[in-house]
Amino acid sequence: MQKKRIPSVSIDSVVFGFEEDQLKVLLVKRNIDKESNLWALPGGDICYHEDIDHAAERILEERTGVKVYMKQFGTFGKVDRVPDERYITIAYYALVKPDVYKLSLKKDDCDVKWVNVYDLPNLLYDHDTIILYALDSLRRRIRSEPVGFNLLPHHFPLLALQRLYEVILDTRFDKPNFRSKILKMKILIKLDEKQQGVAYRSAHLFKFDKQRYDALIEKGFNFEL
Amino acid sequence: MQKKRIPSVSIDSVVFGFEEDQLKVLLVKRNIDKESNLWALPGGDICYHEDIDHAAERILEERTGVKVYMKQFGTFGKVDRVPDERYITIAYYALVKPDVYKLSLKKDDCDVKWVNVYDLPNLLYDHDTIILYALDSLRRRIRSEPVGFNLLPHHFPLLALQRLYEVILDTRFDKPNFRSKILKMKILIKLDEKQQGVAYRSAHLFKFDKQRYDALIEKGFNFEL
DNA sequence: TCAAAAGTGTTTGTTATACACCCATGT
DNA sequence: ACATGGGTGTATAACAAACACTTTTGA
Repeated sequence: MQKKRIPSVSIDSVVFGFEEDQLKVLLVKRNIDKESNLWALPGGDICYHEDIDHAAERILEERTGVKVYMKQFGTFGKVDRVPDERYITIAYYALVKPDVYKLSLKKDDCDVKWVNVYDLPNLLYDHDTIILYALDSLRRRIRSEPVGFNLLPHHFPLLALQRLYEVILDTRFDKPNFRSKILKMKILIKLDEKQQGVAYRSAHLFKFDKQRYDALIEKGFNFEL
Repeated sequence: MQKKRIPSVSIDSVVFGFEEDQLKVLLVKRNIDKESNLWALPGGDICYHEDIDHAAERILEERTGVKVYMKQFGTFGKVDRVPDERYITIAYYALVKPDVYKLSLKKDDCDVKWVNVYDLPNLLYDHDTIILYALDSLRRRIRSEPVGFNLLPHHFPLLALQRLYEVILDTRFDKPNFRSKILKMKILIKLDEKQQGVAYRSAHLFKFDKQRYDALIEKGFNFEL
């Protein structure tokens, strides 16, 4: 049974993943869009009796089977963005951890792939514009809020965090400086655990301390990178 | 003749103005909403053959007769935000200069007033939430982009700029430090003109130099306050 | 002459930046 | 031994914060 949908409005999601020091985006090819055969963002419609945030999570969960960090960042409504139809789309970006990364092929009625955000193929409609806008939004947010951890495993070495910020912000950081800056914030917990199977000195693993962070925010602390 | 509208979707605008060292928001009382009699944000529907950004400008222009700086900042779509109906609204904030401020009563089929953003009355639907969200968005943007000038006259004294930032960011700045910081950016032009009719030493007036700013941006300059 | 804001300069402490350097590990 | 990243320390420059002070103007 198909539930009633809101007409003329859709949701599209830019799903970001971090793998091999690259920022990647999840693309799909729906069997429905046979004509175009272009890669597209995962998306869907909104039910009449569901909040839009819930719709965004549902659509992504139907495809990947998991719940992830999601953020609405813009709504796109140029008249000609979808040929021969009037469609407004509300866009979200999602940040997924590497363990989720692999689960992205749940349903087999569609093709799925991850691509480097800096090397996109031709995309359906205005989906390239939407991705660039998502990247811009993510860049703004990641510098003032600790959302980057949503792209890393729960336990990670400091250099992974640095590489993540470097690839998203498209810049380089000095290792000692980055290290001391992030550690001075006191929002990371150093674990006993260490890296395994690396061909060099293994690094300590850290995890993000959300409780500590929330407490610091109360006191007026400001995350800034 | 009424043009065809997109169903279930509306646009609402948070119009910010700066007057008497206060950040104010434009509220209206539409005759249509007789039942509720609550103050509300100015808003309207989207035509089938018009971009949403255009719709936002049109709706505001119909009411105030002017074009202003507008920025889309979020879309609100909780199921119960409008009783007995399903309505998603795309929200914009607008920044208007004081000369426009007075023109806000163009049409007389509605009541209009400016209220302090920090002292809001009871509002229609979720319009209070939308305003708070708009303020948050404005705060983020005004610290990293020179959009604040859209709330000031073309020619303004430095202290007006400082007061503007203080009231929006809800903080205080040290006058000499604020002054030197903004002047070091080299994005203001000092005019020969001076303040008039003040009961104290008149200040030099400045204007924002958009050309200079764009050129600096090219070179990697970053506005930050 | 006083109040109110304009406008300039200095001092101090904190951060950012750029390095140099040693450590641990697998090949 | 050496390549690779882990991890620490330091010297310098740049900047932020606090504040003292003089100037101008109308009432």
